Amino acid sequence: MATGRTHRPASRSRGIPEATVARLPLYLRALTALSERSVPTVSSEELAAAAGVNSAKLRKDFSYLGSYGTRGVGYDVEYLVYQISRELGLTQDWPVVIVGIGNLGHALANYGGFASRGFRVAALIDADPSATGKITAGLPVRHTDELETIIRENQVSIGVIATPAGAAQEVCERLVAAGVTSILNFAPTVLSVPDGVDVRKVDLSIELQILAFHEQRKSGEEALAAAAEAADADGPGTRGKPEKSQKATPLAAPAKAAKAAVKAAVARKTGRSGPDGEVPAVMPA
Amino acid sequence: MATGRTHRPASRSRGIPEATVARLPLYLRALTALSERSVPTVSSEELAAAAGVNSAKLRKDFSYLGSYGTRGVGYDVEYLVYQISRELGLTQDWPVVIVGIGNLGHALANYGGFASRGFRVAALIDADPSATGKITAGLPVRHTDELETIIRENQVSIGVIATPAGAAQEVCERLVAAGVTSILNFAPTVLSVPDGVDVRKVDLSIELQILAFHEQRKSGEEALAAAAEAADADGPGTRGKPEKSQKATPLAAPAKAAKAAVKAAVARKTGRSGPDGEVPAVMPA
DNA sequence: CCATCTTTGTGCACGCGTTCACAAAGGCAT
DNA sequence: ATGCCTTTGTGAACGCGTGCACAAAGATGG
Repeated sequence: MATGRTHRPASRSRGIPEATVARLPLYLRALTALSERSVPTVSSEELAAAAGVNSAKLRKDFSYLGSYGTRGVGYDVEYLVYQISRELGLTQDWPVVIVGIGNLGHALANYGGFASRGFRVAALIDADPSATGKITAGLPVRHTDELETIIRENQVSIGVIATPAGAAQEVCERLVAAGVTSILNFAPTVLSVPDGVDVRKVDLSIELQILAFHEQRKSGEEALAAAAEAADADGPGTRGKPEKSQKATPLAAPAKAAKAAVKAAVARKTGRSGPDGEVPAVMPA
Repeated sequence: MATGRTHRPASRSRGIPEATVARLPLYLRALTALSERSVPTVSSEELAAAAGVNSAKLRKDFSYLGSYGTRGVGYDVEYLVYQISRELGLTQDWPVVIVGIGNLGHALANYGGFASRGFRVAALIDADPSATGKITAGLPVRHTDELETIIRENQVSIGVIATPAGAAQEVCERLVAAGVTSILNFAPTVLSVPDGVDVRKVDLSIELQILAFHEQRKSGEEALAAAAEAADADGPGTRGKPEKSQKATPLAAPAKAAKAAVKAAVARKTGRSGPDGEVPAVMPA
């Protein structure tokens, strides 16, 4: 799962919890696989295993959709595929545009999973004039100038942003102004949008950082803690949360000094981390 | 945030909530941007706005890390960058391997955001012999046979899987067997891993489906509901949840018939949805 | 040194999501 | 038909995450 989410204010639409909606595609994929193997029915236990979730959770999720399923037997695969598809809105065709045909945009344009789920790439759009006209994934790359026209003519309501971060907000605004109300953002920026517009964000860099966090935990923190100890005056074990007991003791001054010391040390080796804020996750710098 | 997550059992590591960990990279990015503009300090309000979150949430998140920040002033940007980096484990270098150099793998290999965050691509690996040796993003593509050697020699503990779904589980097992304990999975499959191994999943298709769900809600469900009404015997308004009052009335038979009818209708138009289970999210079919 | 003003850090309450555990429901065999 | 066995659907309890609101802390100006 791509990660961070910047979607709607956590309100549930028509009784279906957001968390459940996020899992429906998972179930749908597992069911599709079963369908291809011509499996007629499946129990909550089996399907849950295939989708990688708890069976109780799965049953509760389905209960929000209605009472599909037969006690003592399980769920009819084809029937469930249809119901979930309908609930997700995949029974209709969704034209989408991809803006920013760099390395990632190129990969997205070639992604085969679109069509099979009711998504259709209406157009590829890029700001670079030299890229315009190039056939990519069977479609000519159009110039940004045509953005509004393309959106309106194709009734596009879903846009994918794969531009550098610097261009993302502007592209976003133009998309919204032209009528797009759902945006999938690959640029490493926080997009601000008016109410009524959904934004979901995918950021590889964030996923990797979360993995690194857990990895650090697993590989024993000792070595690193020891190394950091020299610079960090807080001491290694105390860091969890400042002791409640350090009331108003004259600890303020030393703590301040420690911060300053670390700051200085940090300043010395700053310059390593280049600006990565300008390229979307999964694009060459 | 992209989505579905299949990570650890929701237990918090050493007191830092998982939700907080997931936001730290967000703060870090915002802080890095401020740092580049040489902004010395920032208030929780400003930083929260830049990161796209609530200021109370941000302060609470930081409180798990310790008492950095000065009341009446705000947070020292450089100092906070260092603290968060350290907490996330980004002060050390993480060698990663990318397995599956298709369209997506190629894009990932060229991603510039790796190095700036302490990640280093140790090797690119692909199963296709004809791809082996090709220089991609400055690195030669190695054959899958060398996987174990590469992992061990480079002490790789983080692996990225960008292969077709069919190969993902096997690759995963080989990675784990060779010593990898964190996996970022782009293949549309549920990976089963032993305890102690973290898996995070990024799936574009799922993100789009979630957007489609909300989009369907926004664009009024009426038309679609009316269309489905013909086939769905439940009736349009009743679907929220089966009425409690339909106790043991002879409604079972009609309901069953309705399901069968829909099933037949579904069967008729099945064949549209191609198998998408074989390619990772963001790869050409 | 004191008053004032800003901003942090957090106690508390609320709501969503998860999980357990079980009664109800249906199939199937006798 | 009747009883047994399997599996669903859900009521209820619990725990995590979020947001409010405020007291404590510190800076700043007089």
